Amino acid sequence: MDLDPSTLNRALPLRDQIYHKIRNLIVVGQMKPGEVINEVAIAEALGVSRTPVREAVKRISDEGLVKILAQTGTYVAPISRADLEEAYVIRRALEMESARRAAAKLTPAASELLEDNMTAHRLAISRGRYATAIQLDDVFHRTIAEICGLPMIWRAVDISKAQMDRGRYLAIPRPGYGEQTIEQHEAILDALKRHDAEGAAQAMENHLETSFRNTLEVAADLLG
Amino acid sequence: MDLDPSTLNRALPLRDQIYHKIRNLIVVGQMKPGEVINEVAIAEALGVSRTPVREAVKRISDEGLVKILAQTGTYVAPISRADLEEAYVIRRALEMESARRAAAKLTPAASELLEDNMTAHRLAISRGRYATAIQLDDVFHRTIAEICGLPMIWRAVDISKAQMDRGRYLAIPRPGYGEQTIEQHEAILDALKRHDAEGAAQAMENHLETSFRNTLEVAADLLG
DNA sequence: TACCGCCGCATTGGATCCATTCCAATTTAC
DNA sequence: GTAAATTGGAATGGATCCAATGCGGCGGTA
Repeated sequence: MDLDPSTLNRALPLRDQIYHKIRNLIVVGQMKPGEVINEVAIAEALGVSRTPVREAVKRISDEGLVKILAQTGTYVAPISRADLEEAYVIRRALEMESARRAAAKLTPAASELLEDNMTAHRLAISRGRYATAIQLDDVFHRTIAEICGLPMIWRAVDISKAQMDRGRYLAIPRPGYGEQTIEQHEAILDALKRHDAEGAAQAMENHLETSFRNTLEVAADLLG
Repeated sequence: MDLDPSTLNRALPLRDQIYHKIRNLIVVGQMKPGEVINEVAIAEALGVSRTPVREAVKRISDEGLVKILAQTGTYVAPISRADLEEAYVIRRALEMESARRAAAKLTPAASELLEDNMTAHRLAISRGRYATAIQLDDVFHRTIAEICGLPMIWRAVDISKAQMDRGRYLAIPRPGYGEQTIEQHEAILDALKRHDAEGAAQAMENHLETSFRNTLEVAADLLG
């Protein structure tokens, strides 16, 4: 995911493609907090005009990942402890609700999707592929949101999650954290299979709290 | 809130002002579902160029209130039952969490704010001022979100709430609904004063469910 | 009379140009 | 030597112009 012109499909709206590109660069830490975002430079690198870049950056700004200062400059937003906590609270509330609904609606096909995800996740952890593991963790949560049949809920979670993900990508996780994630995903899936809504919600809460605490630890030094 | 050029402050970003204007027109039902949104016409009416109007409409589109079809037109989104239900689920999850936190953090000053709001709310209901009552209901909820000290949570609620508000503004409420709202707000405030987090959350859930059911009833005929 | 195809108009998407304003560096005055 | 003022560069905000495309109307033909 680079700023390479050849990755753009001119038949699709450029602003959406550029939005995903830049947002991803920020979330995975390739653009760091405080770094300058120059619309003209990005436009030139991508071989497009400022217009789609502007609209993409504006949208990312609406989500709180960049700060636009008129007539001054645009910067990647700092990672603040307050933002992290708020994102966690929102995400927890929404994903606990997702888990409850998914427990009621879990189908064999969806169950299999989650099983396959966990198989891949275990492999990634055992091989030490942390970036892949984060992506698979992401897919696990998104799959649950899709099972519960509320597409907007995942968009809301995704926006909150971005803050936490920035912290995660910036540091190697604690030893054993990957295995712990697997165990907690298993607990969630078990509850879902039992159609135990409250159990799934509790397992989800437990998992998210662990994830949040870990993020705070590994990101402690770069909190502004 | 009209499309009057004199209401614009040229020193502030136009796109934000225009965003609030258009969004409000849609939420209060002055622009109805399916209605055409012509960027050029709005720009001319406001005495500005298409650029800030475009960015405002794009943002409203990201929130799901309008549908942009390339090379065809832009339309106010229909009110669908699925969207309403999803908005309700998200709002309920977030506002129950707001209520829990507010119960722990309620100060005398904040309590007074809520009391004053309810006094004004009672007056509006007794005088039959429904639009005012809706706005005061809105302030009550926003105040609770502010008490709990998580600014982003209200933004997320506000986006979800917009769908429900569209239904509310389009119809006269059932007789007695206003009084019921007052009673439920009292129940929420009582729990907050007792610092009873779970009680406040339950009272909030009860209130939101009533509001949701009422919205479904009055908006039943205009659901696409 | 009905259906198929072509052409023009309206609308959004993108590119480019101009205006405004903030920041920083340099210069000048004390 | 220091501090303040001024000036120039650079960035975003806004305006205007061009391109692409979907839709509707019109006409011709079967």
